[in-house]
Amino acid sequence: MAFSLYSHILTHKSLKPNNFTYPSLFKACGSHPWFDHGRALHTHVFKFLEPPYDHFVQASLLNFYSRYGKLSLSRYLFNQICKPDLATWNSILAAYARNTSIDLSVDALFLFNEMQNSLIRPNEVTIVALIGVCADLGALSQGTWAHAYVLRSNLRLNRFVGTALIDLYAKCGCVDLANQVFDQLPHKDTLCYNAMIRGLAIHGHGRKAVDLFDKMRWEGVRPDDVTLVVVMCACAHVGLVEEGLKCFESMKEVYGIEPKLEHYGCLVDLFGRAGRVREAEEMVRMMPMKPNAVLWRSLLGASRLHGNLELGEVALKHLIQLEPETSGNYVLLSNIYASINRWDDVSRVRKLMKDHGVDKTPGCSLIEIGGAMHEFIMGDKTHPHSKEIYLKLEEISRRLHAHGHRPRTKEVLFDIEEEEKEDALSYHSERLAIAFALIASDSNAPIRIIKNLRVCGDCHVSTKLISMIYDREIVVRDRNRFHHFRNGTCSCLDYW
DNA sequence: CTAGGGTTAG
Repeated sequence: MAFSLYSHILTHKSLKPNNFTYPSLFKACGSHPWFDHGRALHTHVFKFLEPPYDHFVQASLLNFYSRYGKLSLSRYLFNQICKPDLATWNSILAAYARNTSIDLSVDALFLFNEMQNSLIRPNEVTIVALIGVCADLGALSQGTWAHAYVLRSNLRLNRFVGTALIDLYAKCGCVDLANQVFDQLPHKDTLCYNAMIRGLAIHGHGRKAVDLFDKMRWEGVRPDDVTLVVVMCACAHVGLVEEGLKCFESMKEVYGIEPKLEHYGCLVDLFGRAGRVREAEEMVRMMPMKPNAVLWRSLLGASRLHGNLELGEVALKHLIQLEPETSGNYVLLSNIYASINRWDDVSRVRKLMKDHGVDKTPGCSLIEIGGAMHEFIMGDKTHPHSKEIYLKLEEISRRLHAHGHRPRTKEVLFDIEEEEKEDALSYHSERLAIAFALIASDSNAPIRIIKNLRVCGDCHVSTKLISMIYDREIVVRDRNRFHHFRNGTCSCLDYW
């Protein structure tokens, strides 16, 4: 291995490594088994190089740690650089972009702001990181600003920037814009297609996704394992079972791609969503690797969708083993019990949660109004316009009621009075965000919301009605996909 | 020209 040769050189006394040896070594240590080597290398840097360290070396060091998820260490090292240059700025921003947490993404935006204050001019690499952060946040106007910056500053709209933009627009609910960028790219590689196919998938355009997959091969762009994942995911979300199966079966022979856990996961989801629960279960038993939490959760989702209790119970049993602290799993099964009035079982699941010390993750919705992001936590009253928002919520509830909507209180986990349950539902974070948007944005532009959890059954029904009553398009990004509410219907066709 | 950059089942 080239690596051991390098370590040999490093330990050789007569060969003193210089600023150019280290970065390539850190890069080589950036994947799986070589974390310890990279750490050892870091110690070498201290021994052999005199501070101040070269930026080239610093950047590669930041990068190395962030690839192993050690963001705070990267940040610590970054803070010690007194005058960061373009490379070090890009490295730290890329480190933040690798992380999807909301708080860290917000930190990244502040960091970018700081970079601009330091008068270092961003290049394509900076913008790619920035766009990635915006995509995670669903910060459409910040992302659009970044796009405009590329055009204004004569940066190249290369395939890196292009892919990031496609992903941004798709994750902000604007598939058409994603498509426009996609069409403008002169040289599209596999990743460009993957991002676009995935974008179509999360918006429920399964047929278009499959067509694009066909076009991709027609254009001679080679599909990879990710392509197959996103195409099968697109099929699963619109019930194109045969198409999805065909993809899976052709993977190995036609494309020479060995199916991984994700592909089996897609297959299970494909069957599960379509109500072919038997086949889904059989697949779990037959597959050559051990099913993980994502896969069991997809089965749990299928059992909710099709009311298959036994399957749900089996799935939760496995989920408790694999991730005992994820509240969503318990809530999902509890809701299935509640929907068929098995209250004893509901309390049993609640007790299970207590035993494992699990609290329900609070729902959180983000919405962008006038270029600023607003965050709402379920039931929170900390927003400066809280008073108006709650007045609006009352109005919404009244109008929903007038349209015959009765809150589906069965899905409320807690053992509380019926009236309080209704409140709990109408204070779900996306409802707060919708109320605020109805007050604060006077245009007819769609209301775009980013949620940390899945939409609950009651919110799904109510939001459909709200879109009709207020004649407003509402676009909600779920934990895994989009819902376009319009005129009382949802683009997911209630199949989520 | 050169470090740093894009997609991934629920």
